Amino acid sequence: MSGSGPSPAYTLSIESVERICAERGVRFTALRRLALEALLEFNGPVGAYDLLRALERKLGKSVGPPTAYRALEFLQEHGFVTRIETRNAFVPSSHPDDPGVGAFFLCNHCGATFEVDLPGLEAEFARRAETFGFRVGRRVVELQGICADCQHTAAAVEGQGQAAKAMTTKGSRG
Amino acid sequence: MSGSGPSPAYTLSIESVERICAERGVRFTALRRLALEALLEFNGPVGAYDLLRALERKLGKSVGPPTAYRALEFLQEHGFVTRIETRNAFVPSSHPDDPGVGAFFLCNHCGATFEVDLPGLEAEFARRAETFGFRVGRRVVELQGICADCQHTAAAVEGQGQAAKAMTTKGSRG
DNA sequence: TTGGTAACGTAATAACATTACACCCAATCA
DNA sequence: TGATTGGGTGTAATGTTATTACGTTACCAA
Ligand SMILES: [Zn+2]
Ligand SMILES: [Zn+2]
Ligand SMILES: [Zn+2]
Ligand SMILES: [Zn+2]
Repeated sequence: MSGSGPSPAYTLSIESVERICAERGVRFTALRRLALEALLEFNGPVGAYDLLRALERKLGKSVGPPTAYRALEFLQEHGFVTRIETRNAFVPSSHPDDPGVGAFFLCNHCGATFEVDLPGLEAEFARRAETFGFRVGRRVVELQGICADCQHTAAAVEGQGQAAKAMTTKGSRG
Repeated sequence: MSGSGPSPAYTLSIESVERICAERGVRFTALRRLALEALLEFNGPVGAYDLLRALERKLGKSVGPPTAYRALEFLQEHGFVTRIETRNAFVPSSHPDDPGVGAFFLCNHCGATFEVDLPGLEAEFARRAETFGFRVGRRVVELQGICADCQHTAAAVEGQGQAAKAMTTKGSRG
C-alpha cells in the first residue's frame, strides 16, 4: 500500500524537535535523537524492541530495554511521539504541540497509520465528561479497519480482523 | 470512589448471554460461563492472568494462559466483553449488541471504569473515514483522567498520570 | 457408530515492560 | 577549583502479557 492519506506523512522534523526542546529547557540527547530518527525512518508504528534493535544498529553496541523505553518516555512526555495502544507500538506525532485529539486510523491489512484531527471530538468528550464530573486527561482514539488501497485488493476480506503484514513489524490484536 | 456513574454498572447478565448464544447457534460452554461470571464479579477491568487465577479458584485446578485467552476471545467476538487497551484488561460490555461506539472513561486514581455511549462520535468517524476511503471496523475510544469522586480527594493531584490503586488489580501506562 | 470439527489441556516460548542499582557527566555553587 | 547534586545512561534481573504448537476430549451430524 502507500503512505498517502488524510495528512502528510509526518510534519515532525528533528530540527523542530531540537528547537522545541531548547525552548522548553530540556535535553535532546544523542540517544533521544537517535530514537526519534529511528522512528521517523520506519513507515509505521514501531515496537519498543524494534526500536531497541534499530538503536543497536545505529550505536554499534547492544542496548537494554530500559534505554529504549526511557527514550520513548521522554519523546511521549513532550508530544513528539504517540503510543498506539492497539499495536503496542509508537509513531512520531504529526502535531507535537496540538492540544486537540489525535485520532488514528489503522489498517489491519497493511499496517498503514493515518493520524487525523477530528474537531468536534474534543467538544463531545468534554461535554459528556462534564455531565458526571470527570476530568479528562489523555485521550486515545484508534479506529481499526481497511485502508482505501487495501480495499482494492482481493485479499482484504473484511473490515475486521486481518493481520497486518506489510509496512510494519507489528502484529495485531484485531 | 464509588460505582456510580453515567450508566448502570453492568446491564449484562449471564441469562441474557445464554439466550443470545442460543439464538446465534454458538456454544456458551461451562468455561466461557465461568469466565464471564468471574469478570462480572470484579468491579473493573480484569487482566487475563487475574481471570486465569479466578478460573483456577472456581475450577479447583490449574489452567493455562490459552484457556483464559480463548474464553476472552470468544466473549469479545460476541460483544459480551470489551478489551480496555490502555489497561491490558477486560470488562463485561454494557451494550452487547449495540453497534454504536462504546467510549470508556477511566479513572487513573481509583481505576473506576465508565462506559458511555457517545452519539455523534459514530457519525464523525464515518464522515472522516469516507473522505479517504477508509473502512472502519473496531473502534477504540478510551479517555483517561480523574473521576468526580477522586477529585474530592486531596490525593488527586493532576488530570494526568496517577497510578490506579484501588478497585482494580491493574496498573497503568499513564 | 463413525467421522469431522470445535473446544480444551499443557508445555514451551515469544513479546512487551519494569525494577533496582551502579556509573557517568554536566551544571551549580561553596 | 573541588564538591555536590541531579538527570541521564548501562546492565542484569525479573515481571507481565500473549501466542504457538500439538495432543486430547467432547459434541454433533451423517
Ligand atoms: Zn496493502
Ligand atoms: Zn492498508
Ligand atoms: Zn476515581
Ligand atoms: Zn479514589
